[in-house]
Amino acid sequence: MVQRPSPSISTRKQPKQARATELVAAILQAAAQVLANEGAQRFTTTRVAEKAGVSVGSLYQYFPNKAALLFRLQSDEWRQTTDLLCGILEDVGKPPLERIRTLVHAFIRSECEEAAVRGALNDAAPLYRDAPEAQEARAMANRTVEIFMQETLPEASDLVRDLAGELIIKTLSAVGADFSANPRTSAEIETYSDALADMFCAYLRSLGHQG
Amino acid sequence: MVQRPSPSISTRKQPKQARATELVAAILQAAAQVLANEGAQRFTTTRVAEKAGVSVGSLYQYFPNKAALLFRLQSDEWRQTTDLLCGILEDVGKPPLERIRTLVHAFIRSECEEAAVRGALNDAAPLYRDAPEAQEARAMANRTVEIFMQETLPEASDLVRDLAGELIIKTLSAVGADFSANPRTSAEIETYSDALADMFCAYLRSLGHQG
DNA sequence: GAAAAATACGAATAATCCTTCAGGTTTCCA
DNA sequence: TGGAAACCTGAAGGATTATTCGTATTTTTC
Repeated sequence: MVQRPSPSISTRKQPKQARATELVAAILQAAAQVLANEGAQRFTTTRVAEKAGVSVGSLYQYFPNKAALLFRLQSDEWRQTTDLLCGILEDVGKPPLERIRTLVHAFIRSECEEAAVRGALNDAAPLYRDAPEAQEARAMANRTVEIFMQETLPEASDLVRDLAGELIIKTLSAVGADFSANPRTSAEIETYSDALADMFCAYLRSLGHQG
Repeated sequence: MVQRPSPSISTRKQPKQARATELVAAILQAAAQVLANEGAQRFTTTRVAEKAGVSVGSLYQYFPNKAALLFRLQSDEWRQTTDLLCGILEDVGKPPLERIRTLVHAFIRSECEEAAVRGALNDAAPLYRDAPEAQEARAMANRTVEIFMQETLPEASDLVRDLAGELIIKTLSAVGADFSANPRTSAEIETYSDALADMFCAYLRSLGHQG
């Protein structure tokens, strides 16, 4: 029922000279900083431009609107996270349950490191869930997870396997976001990651025995 | 690092006449509707007053600011959720793992029913995580969970038990929020709830065996 | 039934914020 | 070297919004 404004993500112009490329980089870096240090509420185009040391007009030469800027930050995060996830799950040198444990630790650590930006993005961004960039990232992750699950639960039915994979990924991402909302010590991160990995492993083992 | 404005939740005035009480009720109902139907972005005091059929000035006689209105909605939700959770976990007539399953189903169903308001609240609200109302709700839930976990894992160490309880609750709430972000059919809800309950039960059993 | 208290109203205020555009500066290329 | 293309600037426009406050209306009290 919610009427969200259509994203209008189209990029306005591509930088062709070196200074323009640097300017875009400066804007993106400043945007992440403003988001992390000042929060979603105070994330304004003027403030971002100021922090980047450029004028607002320059910002609007490469980003058609504020939403596009936020979306760009979001997309970069997606790619990064997807790469992390796939890289670990595809490492066939280690047994599946060990890979899961590694994944959980890496993911939670990463979430905690970038908690400020991620949290503010969630606050500020209209949900870009349906954007093509999101679908692509999700599709790639899904394929990787599917393959991993076939390796882990070879005897289970497709239905059970897919559901389990989906549940684990969703849990990891949701719990990671929630957990990283508060600042955490290294010890807390390790303890919590281990518990989460324990839960996933117990679940996968229980499915393996009966299925 | 994020500077959030102090909530200033103090209520401005208590209604003493019947019409004022009804007015407050109308405002709260309208606020929930606006939040659900129009989204966090379009949640404005003027719109809420309009929908409630009263003037903005009247709204400001009972809520000192917009944040107070949002906070009231949030608080009401917290109480409701806490009651639901405690009621199920304290039912000593059924075995623990069955109670967990019931809890998961009830919780996910409830999340899906009120997804619109909850989601928009999350978008719109500065995090009232530290407000006394939140602490109270969390404390009550924590006590109930602690007791439940002592019953479920009597032989485990306090450390393991507390961590497991915390993880399960956090997972339930985080995954519930994420899952209910998209509209779901009854069948999906049942399937997903069962899978989540399976995971919790497998985890608890694994802790019971070794601990 | 009249004064007092409570309640309701809504135009006006003040503060932001997104975005544009006309005009100046730098870089490229022939 | 000179013109064209790319680039940069930042004040101003246009729109939205939270909140106030003087006034009008209703309810209570005596």
